[in-house]
Order: sequence, then C-alpha cells, then structure tokens
Amino acid sequence: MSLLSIGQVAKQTGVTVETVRFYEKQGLIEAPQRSDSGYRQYPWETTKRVRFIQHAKEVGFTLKEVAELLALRREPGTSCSDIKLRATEKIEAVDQKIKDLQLIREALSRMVLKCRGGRDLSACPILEELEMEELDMKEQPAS
Amino acid sequence: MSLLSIGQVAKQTGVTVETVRFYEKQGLIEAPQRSDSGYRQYPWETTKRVRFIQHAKEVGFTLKEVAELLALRREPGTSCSDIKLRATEKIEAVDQKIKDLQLIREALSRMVLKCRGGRDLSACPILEELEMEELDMKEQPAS
DNA sequence: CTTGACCCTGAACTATACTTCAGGGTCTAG
DNA sequence: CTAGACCCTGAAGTATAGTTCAGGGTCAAG
Repeated sequence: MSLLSIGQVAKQTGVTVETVRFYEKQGLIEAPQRSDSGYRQYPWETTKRVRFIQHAKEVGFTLKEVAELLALRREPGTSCSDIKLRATEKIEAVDQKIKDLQLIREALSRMVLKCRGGRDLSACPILEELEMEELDMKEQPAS
Repeated sequence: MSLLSIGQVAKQTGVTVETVRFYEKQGLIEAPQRSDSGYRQYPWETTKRVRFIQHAKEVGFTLKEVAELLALRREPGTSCSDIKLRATEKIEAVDQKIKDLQLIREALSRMVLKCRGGRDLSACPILEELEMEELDMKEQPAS
C-alpha cells in the first residue's frame, strides 16, 4: 500500500540508492511518481524487480539482457507468437547456463570425493577435472 | 603432441589472440614455453582451459572467481581438508546459481504456456512472473 | 529554527574485461 | 628475397556497471 523512498528500496534489496537511480536511468525500473518535493516514491513491487535484476546478473546476464527479459511481455502491437518465440529463445539460453553449471558442479563434487581422508601423501590429484571437455562441442565455426 | 601457436589456440576456442595474452597476464593460463624466436607454444590442454574460462564467465563468475576455481588443487603446503572446504563453498555458490536459473526458467515456461493460441484478445498477461519473490528470502541483514 | 538524516542532479571517477594502437620482428610461399 | 600472414611488447582506449563528488534542497526531532 504505502510507497517507499529510494532509501527504503535500497535497504530492502541490498543495493545502494545510486544503483537504484542508475537502473532507472538504464530503463530497468520505470521512473516512479514523485512527491511534491521531488522525492521518488516507489510501489512495493519495485523491490521485487530490483532483486530480480540482481539474481539475473548473478547468473551471468548483462543489464542489456536483463532488460530484454523484463521486456518479455505482451505489449499492444506484438503478437502472442512473437513473445512466445522470444521467450523460447531465452529458455534455451537459460538451459545452456544450467548445463554449464551442472558440469562445473560435478567436477567440484568429484574433487571433494577424491579428497577424502587425506591419508595418502600425494592424494587429491591436480584438478584437471575442471578443464572438462564435455562442455566443448557447441559452436565450432566451420570455416 | 604438437604444440599450438597463440593464433591456433584463439581459433580453437573462439577468442582473440589478445584475449589469450590477457588471460596469461591475469594468471588464468600459465605462461607457455617459447620458440627460439619468442613465439608462445601451447600444449593442447590450454584450449580446454580457455573454454572453461568462457563457460564460467557465461554463468556469472568474474575472472577473479574463475582463478579461484582453477586454484582449487592440492598444492604442497595445503591440506586436503582445506581444499575440500573451499570446494564445498564453491559448490554452494554453484547450487545457488542453478536455483536462480531454474526459477527464471520456470517463469519463462509459464509465460510460454499462458501464451498459447493467441485466441483471446488480451491474452498473455504482463509477466510479473519474472519479478518472482521465491528468490527473495536469502540474506536479510538483521540490522 | 537549526541540525542530522535523507533526497535531488549532473559530472567525474573506478574496476573489470577486454580491444586497439604503435612499432617492430618472424616465417613461408612464390 | 620479399610480400603477406602471423607473432612480440607496452601503452592507451572502450564498454559495462556502477561509485564518488560537488553543490544544493527537504524534513522530522529537539
């Protein structure tokens, strides 16, 4: 119900007020209404959006890409099949990221397992695991 | 067997030769042996490492974090339980990223499902799905 | 009615991850 | 033996994602 000041949004989301203003300038959050004195007044949902931006950044999306994700909504003038297509493309990108992370995760897990006990002098062999090749075959320019 | 020039490593991995040199300067790939004329000569495994760096970057790791992942190996002077601990911390970070991505993925999927057919005039409602709150409760500073 | 916490703007500054530039060797096919 | 493709170094430049600064209003408490 009640509106939030920029400082409150910042505190709720763990970013700085400057970052909130920066996101506004970049069009990632829409310019909120202003008080008589010119203070920004945010609806509560803005905190959800700021958190979404942080999470998306955390998993490797640039702000430009986050903007594209946030723009995935049916606006007048766009067809349903159009946003469906764009959303499907995003899902594929997300799936690739999940795959990459799962392989990294498995390599790290193998590492922890190998490294049990520590009895052997030269145990825990160098982790060339991490240089996994399972990830490799994706896009090889044919040239 | 045969060694690769920096240009060959670049072509194999899809980065530029400048990027390879940059990674060397940052300590992400070790300085290779040199030919008589001073040309870098890389073993084949270097391409695996460069690809790993690209994948890790893709999922939101900074080069500093990638260096930490690559440093996760048992060096003389470190205990097994030490690298085990550090690897476990990395796994937790990876798991969090996977969770974030799965929630984004689900929101995108719901969007595609809702958007079927396109019969209804005002179908495909605005995707406030993406501003999901499931992701929220993580670290709330107690203050 | 003033003091401290908070808000405003625009511009300059910073870190990360490269990219481009300047100036110069190397190597191999014709 | 030279032209084009490739390699070298160090320094400067760029894009992204903020952060800091300068200079100035707002507001609630005392």
